[in-house]
Amino acid sequence: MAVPAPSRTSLDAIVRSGRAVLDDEGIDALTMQRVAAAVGVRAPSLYKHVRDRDALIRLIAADVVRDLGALLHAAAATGDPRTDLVAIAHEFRAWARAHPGGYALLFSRVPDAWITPGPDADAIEPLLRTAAALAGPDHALEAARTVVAWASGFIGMELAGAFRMGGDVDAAFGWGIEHLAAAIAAPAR
Amino acid sequence: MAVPAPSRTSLDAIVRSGRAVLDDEGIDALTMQRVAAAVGVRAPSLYKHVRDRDALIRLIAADVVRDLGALLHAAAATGDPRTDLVAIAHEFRAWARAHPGGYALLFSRVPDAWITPGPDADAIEPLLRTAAALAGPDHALEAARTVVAWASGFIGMELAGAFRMGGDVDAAFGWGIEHLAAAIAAPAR
DNA sequence: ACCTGAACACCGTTCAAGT
DNA sequence: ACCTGAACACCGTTCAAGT
Repeated sequence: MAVPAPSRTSLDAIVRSGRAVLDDEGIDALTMQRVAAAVGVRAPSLYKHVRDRDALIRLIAADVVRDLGALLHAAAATGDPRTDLVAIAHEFRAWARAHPGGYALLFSRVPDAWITPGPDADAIEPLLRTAAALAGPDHALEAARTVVAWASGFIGMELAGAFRMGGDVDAAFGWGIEHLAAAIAAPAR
Repeated sequence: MAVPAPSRTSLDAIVRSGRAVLDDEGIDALTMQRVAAAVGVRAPSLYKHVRDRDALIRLIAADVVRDLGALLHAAAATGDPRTDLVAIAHEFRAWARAHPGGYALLFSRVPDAWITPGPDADAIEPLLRTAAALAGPDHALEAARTVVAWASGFIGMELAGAFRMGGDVDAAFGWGIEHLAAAIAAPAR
């Protein structure tokens, strides 16, 4: 009876529901109507909480980066850079396979949260630290970019079904990260 | 006066126009109406030549793979596997930057033409050959997958604007391919 | 102050009707 | 035998009107 119309939903609920729809049904199913229905409201009401569909996707992406960052921090635990690098890569792949919808957002829209530090954010800090330990401070950025590029390319191809020439995909991932770890720790020749 | 209604367009013209729209204006501009207009016809007429929009995109993707394959074959010319591998990678990146719309199709829809051999197709044959020469026949597939994963990830991130921590992106690409070439030619440790 | 139905501009796709 | 306008089902988004 106090305020005229208390919110029947919230930005938090919208982002959470949107992320669930994305991971369960894919990006094409992430419509304003679908999200609105998931939070018990009509599509136009979402615009009271979010600028437009693109802004909603960015909010979901930031949420995804936050979770992934916490995971990668936890994965780099031993202090041995080579062990940590391999662990980060495997953890990243396992997470991507479990959340393909959210994963696709990481490299299509490139959320600002990738870089902007935050509470437990700065998702790639463990990777930069590990890469610096292996390649030396002068080549930390190149080394980290090489690993991220390889991992994102591998996982992207895997999720797109691009590995159709047979062979053991798990083994190929292991082969790749082992050789990469060795490569960035050594001069080019 | 002979046949009732001779075709005012053709599958070839549709694919060619569609590809031009894709490279010039991006995937979102690749609508049936836009392609129809480019070819001088109304949208419903396209369905006489192509099953639906998805089929048109696949046809464009196959066309893209054919061109790229010819390019990569020409790039692997010296016979020295290490030189050829580096040349293939740089040629691939240059082509991707010139045709970002077509490039995105290579790893999102994964055209069958990637594998299916054809006239001058089998676009990745030069890479497989070079990788086999460097890594040995037992690890040719893993090595080729490692290089493709890295290159596609790097280029994907570059085109998405993901490299925002400074540094020389050209240098990072060169650093990466040199270290990769060394890595796949050596045992993991 | 938030929610809603109605409306608008846009898609992809189908289909009966033209020639 | 191909092309077309009209129609349908769907989007995202805006807005005046409700409470």
